[in-house]
Amino acid sequence: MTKIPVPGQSVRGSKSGSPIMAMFDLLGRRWAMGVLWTLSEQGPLSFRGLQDACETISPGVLNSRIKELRAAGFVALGEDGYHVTALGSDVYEALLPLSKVSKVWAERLADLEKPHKAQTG
Amino acid sequence: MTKIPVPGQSVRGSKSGSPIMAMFDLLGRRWAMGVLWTLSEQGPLSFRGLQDACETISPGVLNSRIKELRAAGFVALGEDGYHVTALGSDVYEALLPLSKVSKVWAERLADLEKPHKAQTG
DNA sequence: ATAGCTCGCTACTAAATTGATAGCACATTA
DNA sequence: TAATGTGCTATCAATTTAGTAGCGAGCTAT
Repeated sequence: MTKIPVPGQSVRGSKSGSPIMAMFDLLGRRWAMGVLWTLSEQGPLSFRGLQDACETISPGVLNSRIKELRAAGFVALGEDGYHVTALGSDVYEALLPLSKVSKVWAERLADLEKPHKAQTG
Repeated sequence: MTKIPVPGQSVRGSKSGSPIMAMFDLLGRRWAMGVLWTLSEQGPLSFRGLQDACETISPGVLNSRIKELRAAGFVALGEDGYHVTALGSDVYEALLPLSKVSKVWAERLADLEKPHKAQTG
């Protein structure tokens, strides 16, 4: 299996394994944030339920991301399926500002697209 | 070149292109957050300066990430090199809580490693 | 003007990751 | 017994990333 980034050990962007770079290494993989987000908002979910909720994720990738998120302690498997841990919930909440910015971003792009004539400066 | 995710268009995790999923698609690529982070903290930087600051990124990947971040409007190239835009700075600030959590995460892991005898619980 | 520097960036190949699909072993239910 | 649902694994193609070399332009010193 692929190496799971851990703070304190060499990760992408930091040989000394700075926490934020380890976090980026972990979350900067396809679907990682999407899985955590989806599970936080819609969990607990079964493997297949999570797969469906993600719309287009393949089981192999989902399995990899789950393993990594579990190893990191962000996600756990309980009686009623996968769910985020307390720490995982903290990560989710840390992503909320990003959601806010993403909306600003979307609006800005929409503004650039709509008025093909003039522009507010 | 690889497709650049845009809110409103089909992206990983959302066929309708929800802003947060578009953001995850954009930032959930190898080095994307690391590049934005490094540039925010140490910028403006030249291409090679940014490459050095990232420690181990290859020019091909850096070039891809820069293209994507520029297309998204998070990064721009000025007289004195690459720098984050106002929007890019917003994204950076939205990542700050993640940095905080990453430290908690690192501490938790350190606590689990250190005491090989007993454990508080 | 020719050598040496840095600049942004491209080309090329190999390795790793991701995507897509099929299906396994187990448990539950009917 | 058969059908369904569970968490996954296997396989293979497609895409992405890594690693390294180097281009063409510009600037500087000789």
